[in-house]
Amino acid sequence: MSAQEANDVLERLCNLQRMEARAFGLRYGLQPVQMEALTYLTQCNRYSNTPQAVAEYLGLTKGTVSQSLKVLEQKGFLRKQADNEDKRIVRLAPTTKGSNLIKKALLTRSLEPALARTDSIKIAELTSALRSILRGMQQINGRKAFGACHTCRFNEDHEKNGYVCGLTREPLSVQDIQLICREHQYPH
Amino acid sequence: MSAQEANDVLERLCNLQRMEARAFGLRYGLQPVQMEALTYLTQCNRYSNTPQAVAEYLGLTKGTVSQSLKVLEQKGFLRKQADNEDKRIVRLAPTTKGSNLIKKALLTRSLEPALARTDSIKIAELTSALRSILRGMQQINGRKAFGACHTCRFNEDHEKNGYVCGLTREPLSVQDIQLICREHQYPH
DNA sequence: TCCATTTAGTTTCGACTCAATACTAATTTC
DNA sequence: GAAATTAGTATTGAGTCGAAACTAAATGGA
Repeated sequence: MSAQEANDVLERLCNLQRMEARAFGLRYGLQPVQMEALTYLTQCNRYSNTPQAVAEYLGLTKGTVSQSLKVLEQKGFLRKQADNEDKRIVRLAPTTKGSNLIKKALLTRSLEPALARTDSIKIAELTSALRSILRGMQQINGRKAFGACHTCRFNEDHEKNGYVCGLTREPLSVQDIQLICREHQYPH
Repeated sequence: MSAQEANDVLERLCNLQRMEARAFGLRYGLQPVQMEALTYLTQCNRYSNTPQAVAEYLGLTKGTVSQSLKVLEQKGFLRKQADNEDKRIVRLAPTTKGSNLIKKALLTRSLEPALARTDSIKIAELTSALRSILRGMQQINGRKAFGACHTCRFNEDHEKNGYVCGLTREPLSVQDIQLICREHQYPH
């Protein structure tokens, strides 16, 4: 069992995912990149819902992303709102229409049901292996990991007092720590 | 450990892969889709090296793929050759320049080194979990898996007489069964 | 046998993505 | 308080993509 083998299967899985996402988006008049941006926005936390963060997550320039977001807004999938503290910053929030679309897309994709029929021990192994690979990739290429807070080295578990982000010192709820954060870093 | 969790990590990993592939390709004047096509062509077997197969693998229309292949040929990364038996069919073979580029790309990507530093037991678990998920996805969405012959239900192990493809009845070498085939189906 | 159908591939066209560049406006720095 | 930085937008040109129309070779009946 070689690394090449794992690489190939992973590659193929990614391709299938992309094909399905494309096909689904087309049915609703959305381009693949727009689906990806909207998916991200339904899963990211309140530090990470800006055009800049979307651009970093997708690995595209902010100019490019700006256009995709404009389309999503025009079609009623998300709302833009100026930040109260820093007026340069635009906050992006999916509308009900937008988040419903993504929910449906995730259910329609075959990855979800395929995972559902895999036993949970295997999924646990899989997730842990993938996470360690992701950590490795992050170290090697220096890019951000965009993980959820509960796997982040800055996240502090204050037991019955809840969670706190070590970067912003803000308290985080149980729901919060499941969301994707642009400041995410895996523990060393 | 939820399926959602595994889904997210997988999603992120795919995104990182794509970002790196894009960045690498750009340095050599190739578009992401061209890199993907060329990668496929260095890894597929002799039943699967046609424009149609590339289109199926990438989930694009043959017209679209035809253009990408034209560019790859013009830039000297692959050669086209008419099939001897069926003159409609075009056989695609990466040139030395082409396969060297892909070799370099795979090494440059961070997935490869990240896999290298993961212990082999974990990789074995990972591969087996991914494969079972892929099998599930294949059943659900009906798309082709494009796996390597040695994981295919048509592949027959004739022990010291080598391998035989149950579809074409052709003998296959040890190298052959590592390649990606468009007819691939996982065992039930 | 021969004509219709199917299959593999190409070409063309219009809608769209994307990076690069230049731009505005708000914030930070010193 | 001016210069530099940061967040975001607009424009442009190269390139992708799907749809549709096309060519050419193979297949399949009657």
